[in-house]
Amino acid sequence: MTASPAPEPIRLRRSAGDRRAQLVQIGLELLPTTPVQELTIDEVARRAGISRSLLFHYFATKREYYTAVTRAAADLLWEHLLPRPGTPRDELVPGMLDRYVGWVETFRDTHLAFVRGAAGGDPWVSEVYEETRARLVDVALEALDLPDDARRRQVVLAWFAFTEDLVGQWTREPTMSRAELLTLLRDVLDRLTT
Amino acid sequence: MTASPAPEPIRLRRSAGDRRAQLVQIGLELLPTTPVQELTIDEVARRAGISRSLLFHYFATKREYYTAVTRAAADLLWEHLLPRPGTPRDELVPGMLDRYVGWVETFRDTHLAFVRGAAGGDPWVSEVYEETRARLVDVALEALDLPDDARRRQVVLAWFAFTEDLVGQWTREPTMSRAELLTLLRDVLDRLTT
DNA sequence: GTAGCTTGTTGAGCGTTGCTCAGCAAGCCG
DNA sequence: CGGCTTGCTGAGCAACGCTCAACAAGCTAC
Repeated sequence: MTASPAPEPIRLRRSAGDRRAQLVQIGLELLPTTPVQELTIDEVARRAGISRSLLFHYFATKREYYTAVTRAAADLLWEHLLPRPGTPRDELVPGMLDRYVGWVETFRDTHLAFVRGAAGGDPWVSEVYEETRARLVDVALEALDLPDDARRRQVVLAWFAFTEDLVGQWTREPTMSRAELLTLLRDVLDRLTT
Repeated sequence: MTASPAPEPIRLRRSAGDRRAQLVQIGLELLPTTPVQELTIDEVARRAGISRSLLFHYFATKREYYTAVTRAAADLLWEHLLPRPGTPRDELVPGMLDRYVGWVETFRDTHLAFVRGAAGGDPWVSEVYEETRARLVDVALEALDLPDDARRRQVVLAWFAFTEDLVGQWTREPTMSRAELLTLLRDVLDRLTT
């Protein structure tokens, strides 16, 4: 009975770059349903149609893998928030804020998973998150034409936490109009930085 | 060579309540060094001088265990923050804020571990955290004599996030005096609630 | 075409960890 | 002393992260 060989998908040999990208992509897709650190190698390998061992060929350790996934998520956010060059100065921050709210509205689960994983224990993941926050402070202070001292940075970072929390809650239960939300956030930032 | 029996600590039989309390206490002690979810049953059992199996006698699952640990941490914070009865109304919030900063100053690592574990993925742990935040909003709104509507609750919760983040950063690198910090936090809350 | 090299890929297997289960034994009561 | 409750243990299973030796796909050289 060797008649009909099982219709297995033809084994595909991919380039290193392709495979890596595919694995990270799978991680991103799994992100909204599973905390990053709880991704199992088995599950990811199964979805990619490869053996567990191969994943360890590309990522020496599980942590290295989900750090890469987190970094990919951070990069997506970063690219979406960055203002297009040529934007007038006083539109920079409002624009980023508006795009941030849009991002959370669209990718709520993924974004929450990103933030949670980042805030959660793992130092490697936190580092990616902190790095992104730091870059955002750079852009914000530059856009607002404010001097860059330690105290102001702390306050702006804390305002990020405020924004993240409020926008997160607001997408779950909108207690005000979108415009009101944006204005409120904007006002708080103004008060804090002047 | 059965001469000198090893000086094992005499096996001790404890009451159910004692044992439970001891295990939670060990969890609290481990909290600052290890994210809650990464506590290993082996380690906890070893420290308690009991077998792995016994831990599962008291906590059906690992998650149940570290949720209990988290709840214990939350209760400690809660008791420390609660104002003593008889405090004049306009001292309530400033007092809680002052005690909160003191708490973070004293138990920085444990508190950060608590917040991180809480913000991080696990729904059971998050629930404990959210519950505590909700109770704190109740107290704050009551103390400030403000009506309790959904929008205000969201803003106050977001202000918690702001406070948590800023105080956390400040204990790491004090960019202003303690008094300035308290005034800043107080002012932001005032602006947000009026 | 085939020999040989590079490198994507796999299967078997090891150690740790969460969790189960049958049964031992400490202390109390009759 | 016999029996009961219940704190407690050891052996062992399944899942998961990770290792390692070896296979095989696809390219180049002759």
